[in-house]
Order: sequence, then structure tokens, then C-alpha cells
Amino acid sequence: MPELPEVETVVRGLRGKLRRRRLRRPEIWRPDIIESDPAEFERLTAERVVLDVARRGKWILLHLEADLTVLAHLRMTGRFALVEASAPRGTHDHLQWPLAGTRRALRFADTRRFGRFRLMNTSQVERYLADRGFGPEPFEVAEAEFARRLGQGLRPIKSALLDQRVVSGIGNIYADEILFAARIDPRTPVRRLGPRRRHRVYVGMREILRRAILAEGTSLVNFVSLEGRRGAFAAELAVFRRTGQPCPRCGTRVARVKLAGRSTHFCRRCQR
DNA sequence: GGCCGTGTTGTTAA
DNA sequence: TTTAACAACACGGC
Repeated sequence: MPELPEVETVVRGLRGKLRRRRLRRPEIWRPDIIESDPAEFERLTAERVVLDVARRGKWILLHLEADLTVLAHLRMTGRFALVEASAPRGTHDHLQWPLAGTRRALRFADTRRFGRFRLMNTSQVERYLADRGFGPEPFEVAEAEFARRLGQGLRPIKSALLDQRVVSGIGNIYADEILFAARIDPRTPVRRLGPRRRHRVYVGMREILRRAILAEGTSLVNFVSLEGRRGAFAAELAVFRRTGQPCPRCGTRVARVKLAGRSTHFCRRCQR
């Protein structure tokens, strides 16, 4: 569920609540969600001050003292909340850090348990991501670079947008919305996209993501911000999960197909 | 009760 | 090299 706009919403919430606060020793109820050594994770994050909270694609970065950074990925159903540290552990609560000087704790819950944590030196984060081919931020990449990174292959443009090595942060919802904004059929092989249509994808990407961040993301089933608010972008969706409903531009019924194993929504008339 | 689908990503196979 | 399939897991809906 959480893509770049939802993660950005969470990060902004966390930044306001955590910056300059000290984490107590974490209570790790499900060590298997920690990809680095859990014992070390527990020991090294204990009693550290949070310097800042940042985002890279869909990754959340908790920058701590002593050149330490916690990388957190929500995957599909992960969520953070600030709760009373003594509140009973829910079925899907997997870890928490009590906060020094308060009764509260930063708690992580995840029904499907796909979410992951990892601790590393702050100075190694960019290297770690780069080694995995992680692409640039949509708001930082230059247009020419973006157009080049889409490549010349046969794969559909939607698959390229979902590929975090092209740009980081786009998932199924925003890929569909971006291609509607760009008026391009999601099945179009990238090699058939010339400069004009690549330009439209670039503009659409920035426009949709900007508006979605402004709306604090999209909530269809799960997503809530740190304050428990649902994202308002659900009301602005043009095609996603609107199969059979009229296209906002021309009134044609929104079509749904399977692409790269994912539900894909588009207007057959507006998107070519 | 069983099957299908779900917004992510890493690994494996083709 | 590139891309498709699948697994990780839990739940709701039919």
C-alpha cells in the first residue's frame, strides 16, 4: 500500500515527533523482521538520539547519533504509531522503542509481516541502496536522465515505472495515475515512446506525486498517517480501482487488465 | 472450508 | 540481459 506519497507523509509525521528525542532500548517481539543482526540492532539503537528522519524511495531512514541509521520498509501493510509504551501488544505489533522522558513509544505493526528493518552506518546507506541498483528520486532526477533510464526495451511503460531502479518510490496506484495523466496506454513498450511521450510521463509523474503528497497519500484499505488520518488522494484517483466507472476526461468506462501480475486500470480512449 | 485477490520486493527460472 | 513467475504472509470476500 504505501508508495512514495504515503511514506513521505509518515516521514513528515515521524520527523516532527522524533527529532531530538532519545530512543530507549527497543522491545523486539518479532526478531525475524530485522534483516541485520537483531541483538546488535537492539543494543546499538538503545539510548540514541534521533537526529532526523528522511525518505529514500519507499524506505524510511531514522538517522541516529553515532553514524547509525535505521532503514525501515513498510512493504504492503506496515505502519508506525506513537502509543503508550505500556499499551498491550496487539496481534500484529512487532517492535517498539519507548521514548525517553515520556510514557510513549514508537511502535511498528504489520499484519502481513513483509515489512523490514535494517541497521547500518549512516555513511553506508547510499552505497547500500546504490549496490541494489536503486534509482534516483522522482523529484530530483533531470528530465533527460529520466527519459534515458526508461530504456529502449520491449517491456510495458508501466513495468518500467514500477521498477525501482528506474526511479524510486512508484507503486501500482501511482503508476496507473501517472499514465492516465500522461495519456499513455500502460501496455505500450518503452521503445515505442519518443521524446514527446517521455516528456508527458515525466511531467505526469511529478504532478501526480506532488498532488498525492499534498493530500497526505491515498487510503483504500489500510493506510493512515502517524496521526491516524486517512490520505485524501483516494478522492482524486482518476482510474485506480475505478473499473467500469466513467473516465473523468471522456466518460468511457475505465478498463482493467492484468499487467506484470498487477491490476492495471486505464481509459482505452484517452490513453494510447 | 477453499479459493482468489491484495497496494511490495527479492529470488529464481526461463 | 531482460522479464516473468513465485514466495514471503495474513486477511477479507465470495
